[in-house]
Amino acid sequence: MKPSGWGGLYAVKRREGCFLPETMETMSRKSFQRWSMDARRRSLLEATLDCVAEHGMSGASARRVAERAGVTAGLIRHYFGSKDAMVSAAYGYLIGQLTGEAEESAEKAGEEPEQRLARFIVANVTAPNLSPRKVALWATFIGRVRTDPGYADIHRESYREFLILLETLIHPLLLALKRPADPVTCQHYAIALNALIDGLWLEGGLGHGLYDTALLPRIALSAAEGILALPANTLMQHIAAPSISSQHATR
Amino acid sequence: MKPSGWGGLYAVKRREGCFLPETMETMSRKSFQRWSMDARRRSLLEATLDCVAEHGMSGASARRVAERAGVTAGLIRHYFGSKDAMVSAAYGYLIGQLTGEAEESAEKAGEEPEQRLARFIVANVTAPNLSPRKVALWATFIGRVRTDPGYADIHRESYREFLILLETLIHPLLLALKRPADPVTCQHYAIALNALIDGLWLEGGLGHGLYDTALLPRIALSAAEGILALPANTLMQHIAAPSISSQHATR
DNA sequence: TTCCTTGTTATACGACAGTATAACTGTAAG
DNA sequence: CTTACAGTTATACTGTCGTATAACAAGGAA
Repeated sequence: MKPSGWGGLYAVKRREGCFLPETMETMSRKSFQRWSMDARRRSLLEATLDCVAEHGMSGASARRVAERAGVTAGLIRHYFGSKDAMVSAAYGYLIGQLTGEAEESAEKAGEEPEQRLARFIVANVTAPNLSPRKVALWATFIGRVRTDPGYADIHRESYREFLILLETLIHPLLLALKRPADPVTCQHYAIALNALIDGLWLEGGLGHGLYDTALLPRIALSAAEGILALPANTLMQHIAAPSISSQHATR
Repeated sequence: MKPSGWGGLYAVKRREGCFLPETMETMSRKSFQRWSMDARRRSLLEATLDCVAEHGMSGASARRVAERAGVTAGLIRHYFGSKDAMVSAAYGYLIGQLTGEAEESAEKAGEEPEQRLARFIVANVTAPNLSPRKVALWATFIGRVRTDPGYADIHRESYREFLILLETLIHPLLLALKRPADPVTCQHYAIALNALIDGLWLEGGLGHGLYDTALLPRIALSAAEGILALPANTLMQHIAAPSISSQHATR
C-alpha cells in the first residue's frame, strides 16, 4: 500500500541484465501504438468485463486485464488511477450497454402502445439481451451493490431508469383502454413487470437447460397480459409465432 | 502452486525464535477446543458466507475465513481439502437454507390451495427470506454459475426444485377452479411465477429505497393473480392488510 | 530534421494469497 | 494414569497481487 519510497539505482543494469548470449539482439521493449484516450479506455473496460465474466471479479487482476487488452499493467493506473476504479467503471459501462439496448428496442417499435410494450418485453428475453455473459456479469456486480456505495449508486440509477421507462410504456396503454392510470397504479404495474422481466432474463440467461428459452417470449407476454389485466392476445398478437421445432419443453 | 518439496530443518529454532526476553514465558500456542466435525464444518461455512457477503468472493481468503471462525487457516485444508472447495460447499449450504425456508413456509400454511400459494409467495418477499445479505450472497455465487460446473450443478438442482414446488402449488389450484391443468400449462405458469418472485425478491433485497418494500406482498399477490388469471382477491384475501403507515410510495 | 510531450513499458517492492509440512495438544480409550 | 490418535496450530515457501517509480519511444510541432 505504501512502498516507502523508491530507492532508485537499478537502472544501471537495464539492458545488460539479459542472460541470453548475443543471439538476437532484438531483446528490446515491446513496440506499441498510441491510441486515443477513448479507444484505450474502452478496450481496457472490455477486457475487464471479459476477465470478470470468465473468472469472477477477482479474475480481473491488473496484469490479466492488461494482457487481454494488449498493454501492460501500468496503463491502468494511467487511465483509471487504480484497478478498483477501473472495475467500477466497467460496471457502469456494462449497465450503459444494457439500458441502451433496451431503450433502443422500445424506440424501434411503432407508436401503438401495445406493440411498443410487447417489443420491449420480448427484446429483454431474447438475444442479444438474453446473454449468458451479460447475466453473469450483472450478477457478479450486483453482489457488490449492498456493501460498496459506488456500485449501489450505479445500480439504483439504472433501476430507476428502467422503472420509469416501463411506466411510460404502461401509461398510454391504460389510457387507450380507458382504464385508471394514476401514477401509483402505473408504478405498481411497473414494479411487477420489471420483476417478471428480470427474473425471466436471469434464469433464461443462466441457461440451466430445464426448458427451451424460445418459450420465454410467449411466457413473458402472457404473464404480462395477466399482470396488467389486458384482454388475451393484446400483446401476443404483436410478435411472430415462434418456430414449432421444439415441442420437448421439459428437458 | 507447486512448492517443490519442503526442505525441512527449520524445526530447530521453534520456540527459541522468540526475541522477547524471558518476560512472560506464556508464549505458547493458542489454546483450542476439539469440536465435532459437523459443528466445525458449519462454523467454517458460516464464516465463509459472512466474508463473501461483506467483501465479495475474493474477500473469503483462507486466513480471513479462519480468523472469523476462530481457528487457523490449516483447518480449511483439513476439512475441505482446499479453499475453493470450501467456498463451493458454502454455496450449497446457502441454497439449502433458502429452499429449506421456502418449503417450510409452504407447509406451514393450511390445506387450501389458494392460501398455500399466497403464503408461499408472501414468504418470499418478506423477511427473513427478503434479506439483503442473502440476496448479495446469491448474486455473488450466481455470477460463477456460467463458467464453473460445480456452481452450475448446484444452481440447476435448486432451480428445478423450486419450479417443481411451484407446480405442485399451482396444480390443485387450477383443478379446484375447474381450469385446464395439464403439465405444460402448469410449467409455464410456474416459470412466470418463479421469475416474478425472483425479481421482486432480488430488487427488494437490494434495498435501493425507490419504494417501500412493505408494498411487495400486495404487488406480488396481485401480479400472481393476474398471471394465473384468477378472480380478483383470490390470493390477496389470505394475507393480513399491511399497516397504512407509509403512503409515500415514490421515494 | 530535431525536439518535446506524454502515452507506454519495464521493474521493484511490500503485502498477502494458498497450501504443504511439522509440531503440538485435547480427548477418549485402555 | 498412560497412551495413542487425530484435531489443531504454527511456520515456511512460492506465486501473484496492486502500484509507485523510472526509462523509453511514438508521433506531432517546430
